[in-house]
Amino acid sequence: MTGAVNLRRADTRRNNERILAAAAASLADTGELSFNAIARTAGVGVGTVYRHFPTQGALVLAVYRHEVQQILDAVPILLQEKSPPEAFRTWTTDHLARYMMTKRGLADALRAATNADDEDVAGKAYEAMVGAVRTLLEANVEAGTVRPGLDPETVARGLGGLLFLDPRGDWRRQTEALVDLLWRGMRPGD
Amino acid sequence: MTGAVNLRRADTRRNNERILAAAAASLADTGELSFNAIARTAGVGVGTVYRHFPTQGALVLAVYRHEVQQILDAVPILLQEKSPPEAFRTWTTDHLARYMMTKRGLADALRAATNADDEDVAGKAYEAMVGAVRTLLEANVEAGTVRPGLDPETVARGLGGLLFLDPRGDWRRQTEALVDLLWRGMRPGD
Amino acid sequence: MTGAVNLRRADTRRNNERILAAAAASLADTGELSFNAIARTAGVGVGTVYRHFPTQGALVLAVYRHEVQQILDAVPILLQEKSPPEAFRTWTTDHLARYMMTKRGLADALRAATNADDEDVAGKAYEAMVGAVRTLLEANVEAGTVRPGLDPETVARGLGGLLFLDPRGDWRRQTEALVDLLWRGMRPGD
Amino acid sequence: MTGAVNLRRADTRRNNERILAAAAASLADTGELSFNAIARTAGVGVGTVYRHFPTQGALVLAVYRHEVQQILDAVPILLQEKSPPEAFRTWTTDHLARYMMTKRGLADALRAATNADDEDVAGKAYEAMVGAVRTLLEANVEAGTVRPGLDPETVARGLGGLLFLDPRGDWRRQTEALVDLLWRGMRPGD
DNA sequence: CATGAATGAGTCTTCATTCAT
DNA sequence: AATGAATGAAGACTCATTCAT
Repeated sequence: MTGAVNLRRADTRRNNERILAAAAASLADTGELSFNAIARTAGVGVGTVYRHFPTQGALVLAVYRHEVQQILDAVPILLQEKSPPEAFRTWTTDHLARYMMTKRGLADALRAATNADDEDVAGKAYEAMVGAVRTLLEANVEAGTVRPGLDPETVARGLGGLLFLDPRGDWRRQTEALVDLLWRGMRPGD
Repeated sequence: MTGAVNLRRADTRRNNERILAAAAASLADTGELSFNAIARTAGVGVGTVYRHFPTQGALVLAVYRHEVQQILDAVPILLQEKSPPEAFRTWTTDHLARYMMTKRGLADALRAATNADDEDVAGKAYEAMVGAVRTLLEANVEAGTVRPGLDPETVARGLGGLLFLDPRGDWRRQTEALVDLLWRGMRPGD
Repeated sequence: MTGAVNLRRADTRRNNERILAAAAASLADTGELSFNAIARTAGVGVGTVYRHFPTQGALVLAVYRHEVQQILDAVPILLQEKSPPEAFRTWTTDHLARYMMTKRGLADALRAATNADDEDVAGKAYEAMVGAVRTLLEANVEAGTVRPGLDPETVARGLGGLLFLDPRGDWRRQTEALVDLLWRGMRPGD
Repeated sequence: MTGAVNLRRADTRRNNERILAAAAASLADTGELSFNAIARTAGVGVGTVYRHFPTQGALVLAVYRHEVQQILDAVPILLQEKSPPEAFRTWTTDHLARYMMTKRGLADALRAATNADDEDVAGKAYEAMVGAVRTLLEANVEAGTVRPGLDPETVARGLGGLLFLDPRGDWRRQTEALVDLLWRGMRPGD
């Protein structure tokens, strides 16, 4: 009995993951979010997609949670393993940039989903990002490597351009250049 | 005969302008770019829109040129009227930010058009922006207010976050904060 | 063992009733007959609904029987309590009209079910109604208040317009007017 | 030029008629009103159907006008050609019954369309029918063949059962039997 | 017997694009 | 050149029906 249920559950979960993966890929690739196309890619019927995610908002939100959370989760780990300045540089380059440049579609979708549903998903996502930046800034202020009083939102906005990076291009060097520019502006002193 | 031709030409030009205006309005308003809707708004047939702008890319690019050119045109004027640092600050705040926050739809359309067509529409638009930044940087380097060697693309990327400004919010203060952060990073010195 | 079976049977019967109730409510309310929706309302799985009623026709017919039977059951009682003419008038007004005007959805469903399945569901339902009318006519013929030779089907058809009554309107007076018209046509004489 | 326009117009009109015919057939047959199915039957693209009839209501209304009006138009003609009693019998049997038994779907569609749109299409249709009956009654009252004071609505309701006639059956005899019954009730006298 | 996840056919609707006039 | 009717592909969404557990 329990076995049966678990098997069923395992199937269902696998479907869920395939759908999520297909949606994430589509969002990253073209920014589209067609239920039909996702069903096709995931190898399930449209109805199944609807059963798992009743609205586009639900699907976007799930992708967001599945994909973005890891970026945010990296912050405390990096702060434990590295010095605050290193943590900031590593996070922006190896996590934020690497992620953002493939997620322009997700950003747009988050925005669109907010209009449709009542939950301000995009707002939450933005706040989470700013929160991550804030944590990194605070560690650096404490370490004396960044001047106090900086608004994390401002820094986050300065990193916003990473969204326009081209994965096929020289993105790593470009990210380092931008982070360097910002870092110079964040240093203590007059 | 000539009169007739001229009349025809005048009509054609007027159509062109109406279409451009309709497209710009639609892009600014909802971000949509439906040829049928634009034809309706402009008061012409769909076929006419297609005759004037054979592809979406062509239309988006035309709108872009029509709308953005003034931002770029402001640069030489500002450089003549103000000191280089002032010109940079005024341009970013009063021209770039003010413009970008209302043109998210255009930005999306630029991106989409690039995916669809073969011409790198967004690339052209991006280069024009970077060119404007380059001009401002060069003036400041010459004046000694910005260190040499800065890549204008990097600075442009740092300003990219302005696209996410909220016109209903405290965008002016937020822009000034970001420009201040970047400016500190651009100063000459170590 | 027996206890278990009885429990099972009680469960099954309860399910049957819940499904019937849900179907009747849906039919009366919106005229819809979605197996999935009915399952949801009845608090059972879709499969259970299918087990109890293999086709839409079976379900409609069951609802019909459950709902309409009381109308038919009223006939012998009325004939026992009242004079034949009174029985006819009371039945048409207080039972038939009152019922029909709220069951337009059921009527539609009966028709649709007939088209879909091979069993002539609507035919069965119709025959039951005609049977009730026949009983009332026979009593009146015997009492000499209605001329012999009238086809009960014809009278039933004359009452068919009651289906279009508006429960929010002056339905009682309208019914009485129609029954009066028919009654004049049914009287013995030339 | 005019020729060209007329050709175009002729094509368009032909499309319009094909769509109308397909819709009428579908309504008469199954009561369904699927835009896709109609397009298929009419041999045009779905978009064309939408261009001609933007909503289901518009389509139903058009069918109604195209199909039902002739029934109503028959009344004055019959009254000119025949005696009032003959006109009543001919109209009910050769026009009303013949029509109604194939239009149950249309009746339902009219009802549904009313809910959706704001125009009370079904109401208008009903009033038109009652109006036709009223005209026939008045002629007969004047001729002394029907008693005065009869509500045309009541008579119309008595004819409502014609909607349930079966075209494959003995509908003519059944109609005559019903009309005979009603006529006996409508005669002058006590 | 009951469950409910999965499926996919079919409906609705929009829009880019073509082309006869 | 301009027009706009026509087309049909494509996406959103629902629901009847099946079937593994």
